Amino acid sequence: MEPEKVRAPNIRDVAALAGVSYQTVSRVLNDSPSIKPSTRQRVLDVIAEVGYRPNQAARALVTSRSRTIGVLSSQTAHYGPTTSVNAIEQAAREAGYRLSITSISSGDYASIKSAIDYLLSQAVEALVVIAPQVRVFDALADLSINVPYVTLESTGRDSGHSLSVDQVAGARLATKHLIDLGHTEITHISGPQDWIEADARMQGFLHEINDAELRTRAPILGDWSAHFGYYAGLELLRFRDFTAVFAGNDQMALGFMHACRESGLDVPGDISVVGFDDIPEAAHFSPPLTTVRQNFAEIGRRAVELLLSELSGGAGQNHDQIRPELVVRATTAPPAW
Amino acid sequence: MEPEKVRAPNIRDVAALAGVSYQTVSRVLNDSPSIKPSTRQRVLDVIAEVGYRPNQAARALVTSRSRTIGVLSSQTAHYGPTTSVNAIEQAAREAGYRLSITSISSGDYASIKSAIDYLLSQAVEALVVIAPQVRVFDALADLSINVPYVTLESTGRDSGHSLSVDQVAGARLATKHLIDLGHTEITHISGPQDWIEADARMQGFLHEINDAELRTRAPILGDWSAHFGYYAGLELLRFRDFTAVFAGNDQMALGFMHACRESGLDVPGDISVVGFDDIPEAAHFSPPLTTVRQNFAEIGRRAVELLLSELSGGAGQNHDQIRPELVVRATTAPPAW
DNA sequence: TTCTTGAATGTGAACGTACACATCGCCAAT
DNA sequence: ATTGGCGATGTGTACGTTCACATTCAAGAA
Repeated sequence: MEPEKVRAPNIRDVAALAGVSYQTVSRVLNDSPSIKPSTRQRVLDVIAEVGYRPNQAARALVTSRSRTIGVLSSQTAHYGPTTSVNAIEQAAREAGYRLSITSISSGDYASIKSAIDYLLSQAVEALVVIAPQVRVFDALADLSINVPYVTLESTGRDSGHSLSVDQVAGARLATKHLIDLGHTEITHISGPQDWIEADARMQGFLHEINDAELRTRAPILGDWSAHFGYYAGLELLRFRDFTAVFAGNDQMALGFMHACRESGLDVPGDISVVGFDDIPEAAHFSPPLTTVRQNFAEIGRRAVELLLSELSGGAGQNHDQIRPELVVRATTAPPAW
Repeated sequence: MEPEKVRAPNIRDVAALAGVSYQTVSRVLNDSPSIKPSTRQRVLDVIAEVGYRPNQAARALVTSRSRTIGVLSSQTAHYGPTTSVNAIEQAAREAGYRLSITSISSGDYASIKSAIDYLLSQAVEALVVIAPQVRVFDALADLSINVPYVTLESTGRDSGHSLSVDQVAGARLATKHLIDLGHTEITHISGPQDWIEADARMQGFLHEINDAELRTRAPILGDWSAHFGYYAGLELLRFRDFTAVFAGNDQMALGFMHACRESGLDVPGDISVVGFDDIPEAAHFSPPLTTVRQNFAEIGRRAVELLLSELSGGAGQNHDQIRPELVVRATTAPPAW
């Protein structure tokens, strides 16, 4: 008298109860046209009654279609990636697809390969990679990926699979804004060197500085966090050989402004600050932050759109970069001297 | 001469190339003990050579184990849920599990049911629900879920499946801090009414107010955003019948402080503010925000731990709530009068 | 009537894997 | 020489579904 673990009902159970063949049930499940309405209803009733749920594994096995898009992300709670993932999820869901998400903690080759292997072994039909570290991107090229894929936030590394807001243009926008205000001594607090986006922003910054025939100190390499911005600011302000700062993201800008405040410096009176991303909180910083807005949701949507069109045999020519937008608020002003 | 879509290699292809039976390959894949090292190596070599990847669908079909944990989340880019999901992902990965994530945009019964159905049809072995709206929780009770599951951020709705930081205690901590400083007129800006956590925080606030025999106006119902905090603040400050504000989260606190600044009010000189969550940015707000820290990562880890122990037949008695912690920074001070 | 047609339904595979159960050597003990 | 045992490997089958093809049946055309 053991408890006898009840097996979940399968298509044959349903068929037997409805008095039809399993194939008929399959047809009902797949909305086949030639099914008598009364039969369909009977099957549907039985399905509801016994709580039958089609087994995706079996379905995927025979069709080799999983209706799943794989997402590989680096493990972060950052606003940008998170927003993109949400947009991807929604766009995918609307197209009848779901997401299988896995992330990598370290950026080493083995863990990237293992993550990709996992996703592909899930028979995902397409892949979105939101892992903007250089190493990830390189590893990707090594692996033979036989499904459509797109990498997000990988400006400039376009091998026909990249989709991103133009980081270089964004950085130039921010830098030019400061230059136009009259600043000549501008410092850049960058993101981590191995992040593609961080590098692109730095390049944009340096290009713009160069075009204006200005000079700048070597950018500080940060880690995107407000904490870093704060401590870097404390350090930087001991010398104060600049009148403006372009931070690689809004969080570092926030931390930097905190350091300014503590050093008795006024933003934008003494120092101008520009961020990057335009997180929702940026408008409420003290003072509200001038920053570069990128539309993360749009990126996510476009990624799915691109992938889906490739899946249905389309060319998938959609690689134009999305333009970022400068949002001028209250942290920038002409230099004091 | 059509391009002839190449089929991915399967276990039999590998076996043939390695000169062994498919079962031997299977044994290599599953780390079976009795395999001659030389054979194992030969198989491994072939696997690497042809780029063989085990088909998860087939594997799941025959074992009825997917090694996947399903995650149902409401679509948000909030710091808390995101952090928890990351922790879940990591803990799951370390235990050899992966995540299948789906989210619900609207909170209606049909979309919840569809999301759950999807996850269960993926044969997920366990379920984590991070959808703190009341409706989701109710819908869950209706559905027959035959796998271990746990709901996060659902204080007080414990039906043996809930895991959360004690929101009531957190809110009391925040409120008591303000009362201890001498404030008697405290206003609460709450999260959306149908969020379980928002309600719990409000209850904690009201209990503490009551215990101190104070009075308070009806809490404002917000939407968690800094924008809301700002506009609510503008409105609230027209009357200024309070000396302290307890905001339902850090973002609303930030927005409120923005409104204070614009109204020429000093925080904490004129008005004290306490937030909730302790997002990483809170320490760098202007001034740094006094808030209640909850350990979202811990929640995620514990969820996986709980689920895994249930899966391996354990009792899974792990429902003690996690204590939140008050972090006093610079937005609170005794009332001016 | 008989044949044709098409709608509605049924039957036999196949997908790729793991489990249960053989089978095959080979060595040590008898 | 025979037996027993065990390490190493092979064979049959099942998992739940869909696809390709077959069959049934009723209605209309000849």
